[in-house]
Amino acid sequence: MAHAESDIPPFRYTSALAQDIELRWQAWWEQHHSFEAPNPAGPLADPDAVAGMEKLFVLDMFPYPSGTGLHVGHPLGYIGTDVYSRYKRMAGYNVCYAMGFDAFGLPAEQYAVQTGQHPAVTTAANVANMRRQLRRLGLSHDPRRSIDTTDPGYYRWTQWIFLQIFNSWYDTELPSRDGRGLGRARPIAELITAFESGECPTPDGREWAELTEAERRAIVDDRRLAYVSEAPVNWCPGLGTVVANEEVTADGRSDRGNFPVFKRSMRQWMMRITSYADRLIDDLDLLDWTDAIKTMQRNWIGRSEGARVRFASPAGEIEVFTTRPDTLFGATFMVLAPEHPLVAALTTHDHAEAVAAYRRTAAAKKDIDRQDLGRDKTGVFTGSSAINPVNAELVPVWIADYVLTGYGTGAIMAVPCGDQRDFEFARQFGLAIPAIQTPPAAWFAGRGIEASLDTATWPEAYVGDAPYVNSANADGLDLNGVSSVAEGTRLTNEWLSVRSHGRGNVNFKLRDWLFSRQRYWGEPFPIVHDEFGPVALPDSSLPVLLPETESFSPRTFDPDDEFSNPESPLDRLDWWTDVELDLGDGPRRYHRDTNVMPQWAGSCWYELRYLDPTNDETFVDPAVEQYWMGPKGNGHPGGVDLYVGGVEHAVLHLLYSRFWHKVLFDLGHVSSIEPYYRLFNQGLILAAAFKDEREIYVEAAEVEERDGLFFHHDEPVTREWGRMGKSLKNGVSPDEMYDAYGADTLRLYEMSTGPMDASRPWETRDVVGMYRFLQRVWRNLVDEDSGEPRLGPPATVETLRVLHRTIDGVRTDIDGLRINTAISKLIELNNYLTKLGSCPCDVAEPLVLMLAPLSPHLAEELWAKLGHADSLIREPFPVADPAMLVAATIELPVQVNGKFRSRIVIPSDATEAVATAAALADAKVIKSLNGAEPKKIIVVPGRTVNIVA
RNA sequence: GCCCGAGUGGCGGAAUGGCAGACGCGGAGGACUCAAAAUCCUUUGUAGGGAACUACGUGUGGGUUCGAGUCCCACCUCGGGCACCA
Repeated sequence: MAHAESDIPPFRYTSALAQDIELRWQAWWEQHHSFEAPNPAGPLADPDAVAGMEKLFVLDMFPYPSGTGLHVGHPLGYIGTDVYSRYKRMAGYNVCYAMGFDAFGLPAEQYAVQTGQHPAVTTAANVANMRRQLRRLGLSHDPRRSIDTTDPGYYRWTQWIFLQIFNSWYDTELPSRDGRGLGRARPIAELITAFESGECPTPDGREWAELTEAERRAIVDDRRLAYVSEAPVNWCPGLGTVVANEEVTADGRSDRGNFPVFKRSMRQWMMRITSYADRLIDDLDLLDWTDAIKTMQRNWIGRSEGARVRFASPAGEIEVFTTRPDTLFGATFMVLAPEHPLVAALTTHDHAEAVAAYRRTAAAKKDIDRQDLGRDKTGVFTGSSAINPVNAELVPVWIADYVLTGYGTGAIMAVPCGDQRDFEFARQFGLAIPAIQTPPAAWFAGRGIEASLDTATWPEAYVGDAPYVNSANADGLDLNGVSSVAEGTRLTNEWLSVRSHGRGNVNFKLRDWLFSRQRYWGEPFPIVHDEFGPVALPDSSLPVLLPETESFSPRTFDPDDEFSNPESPLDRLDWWTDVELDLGDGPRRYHRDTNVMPQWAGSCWYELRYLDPTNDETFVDPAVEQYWMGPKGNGHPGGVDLYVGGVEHAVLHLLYSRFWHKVLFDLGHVSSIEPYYRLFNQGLILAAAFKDEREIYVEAAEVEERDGLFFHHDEPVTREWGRMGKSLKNGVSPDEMYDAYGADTLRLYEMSTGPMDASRPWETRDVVGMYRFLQRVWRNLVDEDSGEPRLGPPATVETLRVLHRTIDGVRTDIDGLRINTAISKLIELNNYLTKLGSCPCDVAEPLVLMLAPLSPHLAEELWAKLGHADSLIREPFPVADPAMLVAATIELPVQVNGKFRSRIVIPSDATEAVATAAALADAKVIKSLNGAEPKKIIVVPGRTVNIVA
């Protein structure tokens, strides 16, 4: 062993040397406060330092501090943002770059239940471990700006923002603050004033002064942006808590824990995100996000324009939502969801039994079965009919489970000729299918049938623009001859509105956000209750600290006990829940709200706290927010300059966060309309996972490959690819990589394996490639025996050309976050230098500076060896000399009839005629032409010559 | 079923409509070494040929173009999201 080690030169770039370099520079950066970004105002103010620098706010989606720490899949995005931040610092920017921890949530609570340790203790330990791992990676975060959502100094402001939302209502009439339309949040006090003055009428028209305290409170609470409401929720007895719709899996079980989930109605805190539905859709246009993510958000919000139409029935009016009011004349029956409240009243005696049986069957079905594709339509007739408002015809009312309670009004008008589901339902039950549009000839031709209005010949419904027929009544509505859906809809809506049968209406798929959890490890609500309902605590009482307790887990129940009721851990703490307070009208007794907020709350505004993390006066100083996030003028919404994170947050986090930001904007607390201007979705690092014959995952690290087959302790196993993590037993810790190669190598490897937005498999054996690269760079600049710099004479013009082409390419690549190709270009430059035999003295510094964002520790060490006393983090990034980017001659490929046949070398400023002549004179071209006369010659300057013969 | 992505060597990937496979891994051969590791050099899409070279080649089939991995149409496969959304 000793002998083997002595063979390695003492100053070779080995993992041991890499460790030494990295730890030393990490300590240096910390001591010199290298990454601290000055603020223009507030506690971190340093106005002189801010002056003269452009700002840049770079943000990662912050991690949840799990007990297993980081695996190498986590830092892909972090390394990317670090490279970008370091690069921009070298370009003279003041870069705000920080990292925090999204530390509330169920896993910490459940882990704490298992280990008996308080979640605060385990969370603190996990955060400390992840901080260590991230620091070891050399990320250039401003350490002063780190936040932890479970820190009372942080969640004090989460609670404060909640109170801002609670104390607001949405005025749909007032022009928005950004001038982009109507609607804005206003202080609830202004609504009360409007009620008092009579400017705003009460719901039942009585004078405000005549109302009791209870009535007034109920009216006001009903308008708040955060409100308590009876809501259909997913009760999960196995977790002892309610889970959000978004957290329920397709098979009706909980996302975490995989327990059965039951639909129940319970009183819950809700956030009125639906008030912002229009703005959340419209303002997507202002953002630099990919179309894919924008489309996903639009689909989630699901705006559809149509009409609400009322049909008279024996049980009263039935309201339906339709996107095609223009097809009302074709509505020949109605379908209600089995759970619709009018079903009982509509059902006649002779149909009672069938309806009851159908409702039982539908209720017993899990959502997944109800949504099963391709099954036959089912349904039963209620025995009653309603009246179609446009033609007074009787339409039978059915119930069927393909109509859902949760969307629209839970009732539809069925137009079998114009909607495929209705068409199938009508065929199934022998209901009439009158035609109300004349489909175009091509539609019939495409289906191989004769054009006819006899729908018995149609294989399916016709959907789209086409002239209407049979669509007129004697009461002023006549669509016959109209041929566009838009015009038909407009005319129908107008008629419906005038005759009071309905009105044009926009419907959203988005529902209000269920905001309370019956758990322990979350932010307590800054709310107490008196006999009339919730009462906001004053700002002075914040933070409302999460009370200490031994029993911090929610009470759990038999997972199948649907009718159990949630019991929050806070419910049991009488000493905490029962309080006497003076909230302005003398001391009174109150009961604290025992819910906690969902994990989303802390992540809804963390980017704002990074900006001013130590401010005790306010959640963020307005001047600081304006500096880092303010709009850059003319249609720019403001927000984070670059936000990098996984596509799995495309909808929920990014929607909730935008909603909170918009409320804060409406209330004048922030100057930016949107929180995240540019969003970049990084890919996942996938890792091989192995299952044995019992379909159980085995430790991937223990699997051997033999001849393309895989074995775990000699048992054959099968390979699949998945996210890295505990559940697939395929995690690779960055600590292993630091030991084997060092952080610089890990950084380069993760960046080199592909573009940032692509998912790619982790291959530990490939990591060595980047290690070798750094070793070769080191060897080109440092003598491996003496450790002294080893530089050659000044570069030739040819070498300078290579250098400047590299500089140009690397700049372009990093600007576009194409870090993988930037690395390739640096490897090419280094390989070129290796062939030269030594690195010219005037190439060494630009090379080191270009490496600085990517492998910062190695670059710092080399920079010091080149004789610099200070760090290079603020050295200007090299700039390419345009004169060096053009060569005297260029090599041009020549095609004959589109096939590449030869290459010619001509002056780079050669005219087309010169290029043509050179191409025609080329021996291989002459051979390929074989005597044929060129018919046409295409010269693409600098690219190619193509001779068509 | 709908929406959004993506299909390129043994593997990860590169390529403003202009020489497909940069760069890295892996493989093969060589140098150094008693030997091995490490390091360095050469080579490596497939088929044929000693070689020059020739043919083929970016999921499939068409199309546009002087020229297509790249643009258009249809289809197939994989990944992600949504889902009887009226």
